Amino acid sequence: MAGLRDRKKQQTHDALSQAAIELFLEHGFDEVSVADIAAAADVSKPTLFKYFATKQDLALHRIADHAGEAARVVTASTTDPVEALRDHFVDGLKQRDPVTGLNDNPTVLAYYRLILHTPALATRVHQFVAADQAALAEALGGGLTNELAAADLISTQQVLSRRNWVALTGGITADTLYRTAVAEAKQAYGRLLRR
Amino acid sequence: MAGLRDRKKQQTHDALSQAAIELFLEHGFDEVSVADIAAAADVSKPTLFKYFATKQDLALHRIADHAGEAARVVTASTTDPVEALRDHFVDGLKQRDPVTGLNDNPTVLAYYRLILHTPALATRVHQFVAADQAALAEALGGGLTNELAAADLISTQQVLSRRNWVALTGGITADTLYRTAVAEAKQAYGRLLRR
DNA sequence: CAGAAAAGTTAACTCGGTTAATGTTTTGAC
DNA sequence: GTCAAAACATTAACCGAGTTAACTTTTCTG
Repeated sequence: MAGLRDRKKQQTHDALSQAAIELFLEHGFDEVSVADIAAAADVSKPTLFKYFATKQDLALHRIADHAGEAARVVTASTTDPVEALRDHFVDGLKQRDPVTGLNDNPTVLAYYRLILHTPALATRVHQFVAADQAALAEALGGGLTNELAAADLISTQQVLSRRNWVALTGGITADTLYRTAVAEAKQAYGRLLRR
Repeated sequence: MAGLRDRKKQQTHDALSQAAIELFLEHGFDEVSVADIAAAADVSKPTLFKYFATKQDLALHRIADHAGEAARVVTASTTDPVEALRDHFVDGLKQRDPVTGLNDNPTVLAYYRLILHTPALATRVHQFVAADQAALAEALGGGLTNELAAADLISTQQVLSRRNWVALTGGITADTLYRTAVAEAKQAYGRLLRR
């Protein structure tokens, strides 16, 4: 069932991903070539590109896997979409989910720093966000109102998590920031509720 | 004053831009190489890159020149920022300003189509939009509330113009769509006003 | 175990973008 | 007008991302 073939594929995939992120964190995205990564994972360059379509994907596939989450949260819930997303975000804060920006693990911070300081990566993340927004608009039913609502919801989440990350890089601990982060989230989603 | 040197530079710049857009519209962005453009403008490849930092900029420098408009509109106005931007957008609709999406000139439509159908270009446009949003947040005074407001305002404009463009590509004329476009704009900005 | 199918390798290529060495023009001072 | 110094262009070579083709190895199937 889980044949040797599939296991090896998984192994190669993981070896590439791990080698890439390690090298990126140590030397920076632009200073590492895909040839370096392929060599570190003992694989040829064409093989690398069979596993990851672009160099960016080597750094971002974990984020890419979260695609469509907002739409999923909304369709899975029976309550008001705004409340559902607010609760989901607040819950993410409690769990210190990296996507909320409220995680001060050094590796996580370094990873975010890598993404935000590398234009090529920031850009690609934005593509995922845009796709998320389109999916959310669709999940809400489409039309002008829902497109606007989706845009509001996604950018609210973006602003909140970016603020958290900025505060953490300022030296505050996640535990210290937690209460403020929850308050800001409730305020931000609150203004979308009364509308 | 306007020395020969500067005049020649302007000429080369225009020749490159024109050749590029012509070729892109005819063959598509990915099917035209920068070498083709350089050849069409009778210039070497390194020279081309002294005038335009990237291939994308050859297609987008006209849009890039509009950067920071939202922030400028707000700082130039004495009234409420939301009203100022709404009025500016509605005025753009009346003028059939391409940035509102309400312009059915075939070349303009083709140009938009080129941008939206070319991931590399769409992505770069989004970078401009994001910068616009940051500048607007700054112009509004910064802080959570203003960051959220800026995000709302920018995405409102994005949603509105995209809807207009979609309608136009469906075959409607700009003149026919005009009334609806104004109504949608007033509705969309309206929900940001009453708070 | 035989052989089809999947995956990997090597080598060479395209294209965007850069660099260094080497001319040419334009300019401005005399 | 002459001429040296900027400024700008060209050629040729290079780098790195991503692709392609021909060929070999590994795994699955019967």
